[in-house]
Amino acid sequence: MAHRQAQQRRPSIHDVASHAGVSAATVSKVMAGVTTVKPENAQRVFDAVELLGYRVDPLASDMRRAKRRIIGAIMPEFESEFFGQMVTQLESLAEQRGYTLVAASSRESEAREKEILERMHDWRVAGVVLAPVRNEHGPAAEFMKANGMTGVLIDRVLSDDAFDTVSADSAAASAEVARELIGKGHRHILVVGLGEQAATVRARLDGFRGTALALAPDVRIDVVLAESDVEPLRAQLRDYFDQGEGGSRGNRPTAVYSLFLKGTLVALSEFRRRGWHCPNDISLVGFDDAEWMQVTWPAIAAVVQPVRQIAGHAMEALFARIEGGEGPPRARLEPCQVLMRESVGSPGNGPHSGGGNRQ
Amino acid sequence: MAHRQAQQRRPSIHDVASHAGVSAATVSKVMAGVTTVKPENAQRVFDAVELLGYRVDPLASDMRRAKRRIIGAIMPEFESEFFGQMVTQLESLAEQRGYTLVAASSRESEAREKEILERMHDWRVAGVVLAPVRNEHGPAAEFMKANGMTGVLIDRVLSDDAFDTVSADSAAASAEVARELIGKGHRHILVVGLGEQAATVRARLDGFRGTALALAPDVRIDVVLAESDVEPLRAQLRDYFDQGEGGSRGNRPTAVYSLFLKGTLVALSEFRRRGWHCPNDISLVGFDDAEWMQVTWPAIAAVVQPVRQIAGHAMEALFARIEGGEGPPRARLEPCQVLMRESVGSPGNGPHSGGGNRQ
DNA sequence: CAACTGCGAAAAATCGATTTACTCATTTGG
DNA sequence: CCAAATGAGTAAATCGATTTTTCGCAGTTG
Repeated sequence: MAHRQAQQRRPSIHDVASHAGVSAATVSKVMAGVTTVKPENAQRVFDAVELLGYRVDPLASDMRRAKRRIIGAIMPEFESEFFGQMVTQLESLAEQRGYTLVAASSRESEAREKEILERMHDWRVAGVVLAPVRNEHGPAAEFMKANGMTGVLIDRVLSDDAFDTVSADSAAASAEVARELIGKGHRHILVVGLGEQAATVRARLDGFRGTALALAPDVRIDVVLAESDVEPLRAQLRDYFDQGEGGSRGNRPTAVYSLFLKGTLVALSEFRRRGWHCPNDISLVGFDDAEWMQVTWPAIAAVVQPVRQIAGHAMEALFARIEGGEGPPRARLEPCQVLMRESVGSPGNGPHSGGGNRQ
Repeated sequence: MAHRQAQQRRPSIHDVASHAGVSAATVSKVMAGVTTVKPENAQRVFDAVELLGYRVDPLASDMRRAKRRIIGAIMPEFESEFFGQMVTQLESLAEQRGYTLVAASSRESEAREKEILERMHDWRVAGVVLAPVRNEHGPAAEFMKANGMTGVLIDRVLSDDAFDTVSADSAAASAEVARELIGKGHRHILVVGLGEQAATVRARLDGFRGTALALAPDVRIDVVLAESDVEPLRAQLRDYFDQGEGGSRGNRPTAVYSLFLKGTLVALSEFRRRGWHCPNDISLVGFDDAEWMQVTWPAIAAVVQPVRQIAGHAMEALFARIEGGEGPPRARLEPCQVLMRESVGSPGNGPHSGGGNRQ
């Protein structure tokens, strides 16, 4: 029988102890790297561990501790590159510190968000990284506060009086977008956004409007916002271009700034429907970058969020709190990068070829 | 003091027991829904649970069981829509059965894949859903086999002699793509793919080639494959179009079929570089759909994988095994949907406007 | 030489549940 | 009417570690 039989139950610390001729407590100390063990005994433990293929059971190990080495991560969704990268990063960072990451998707629902949090509280996780659906004032953060959980809020948050927050510097990025668009001569710009209640929407809108108005007081900024769902936004956008403000030919905005990825998709889809091309008929910039944006024609200009920095600082802050760090909560803003690609041009530069509703 | 103090440790089963005036064993039975408890006692337990806000600690609960109510999921990456949706689905299905899903990304590395599996084995997970980096013969599946773990393999697998497998019916979908392209008159087609070792590449390629040759024996099918990394594929594709076979004007393929999402992106990016437009200069179909593909111009034709079906049947098979289901492993193939969009046209229909290397 | 100090390791308690074995009652059967 | 069977519940063992307490023994000190 050359290789070890696998079907039996795994060796426990007691199996190792009896093989090594020491007590379980000694094995535990050796595994934990305590130095007060006689070298000879330590060696015998190592040998037994090797022989039996012993590995500590994290579940049993965590049982006796106050804080368990589990981190919870709650994201609004897993389908986008942004949150996908975020989970990848968080998992990697948790693993580096010997923690296990349990990730769950709230699927853009605050009710589910709270349920997940309750389950994570049941697991007595050491900490939670919460990317709330709306903002820092939801029931989930409330629950964490009420139950004395330690956590960090990321992405759609500004600052909080109970938890550290880490998010992209939406305002600064939006200001730069404004500078770019105004600089290219745009004086009528539509801002579209999804998630009216999201903390960052306000920041992005204000950052954009403030800078745009400062640079060009005569600029006209229209706003189309919708709460969470995509379909209402699609309808609103259609209406906007059909009727009044955005509709009539010469009175149409020359650029669109979308505050969220989904908004960018909706805008593009609406342009398609109308036969408008970027950047000749209209310019487009979106918050949130995606891999496909640089291979399409035109390539879509986008604000790139610093995922690694956000994840890194979130975990840093979280572990500092887990290890007992005191002090008032800190709100961190990470700088974004604005990639101006082909979807942005100067107004009136193109033939305004489309324009009709191609129904 | 209106609301319960939160900073103290959570109530244990013993706290509930003493409040209800029964033993911990009785509480355990009530929580488990055992009927042999006197209704009066059951009620007192319920009241105490309500009063104290007691919830079972899943960690402690799992300790005493042989199989723990944890499912592990290992995906090659989290950044794509496909695996994002997959994790969302798996999490939801696990939760429905009262299990917790622990997801980890192998980041396209077989070494990491095995490390993750070792850690999941440490957790003594009840089962694993593994989407291997290459195919069913990697070290990860080997490890699962050697340690008697129960699991299901999905996506980049065909069939296995130890585990159930669930994947998209790549061959059938590729055959349909072939029918469409041949039907539109294409007789020179380039197939590009990433992940030379992936089980599904062979199936997709064979499915495509078989049907194409059957329908049009004179068809010319070129193949450009690269192992895992994107950059080599980009270079190979550039060479292909520069030199020999794909290079000269009249001798260029009229359609490209990409076997993987990344390949579709690389192809698009190469078309960009050369100034070729779809479908006039060249047609494009990709395996794997993405949200952006229907809003770009042209919309990109794609094979849609049935994520929900794959996830659903994978979990079904997994839980059947967890609950002791016997029988030979089963290989399931889920039918895909082929969405022919604007990126596919008939050859020679367009002006072949581009063609130069626009360096 | 008794008392003291300390080191290293073993024994025992603990974490929070589940499960087994066992104890009383109360019923049922012969 | 007594024995066997059933019902309802509890004490204790268990899961696999960690942590605290206790203990034995060697070497110092007064």
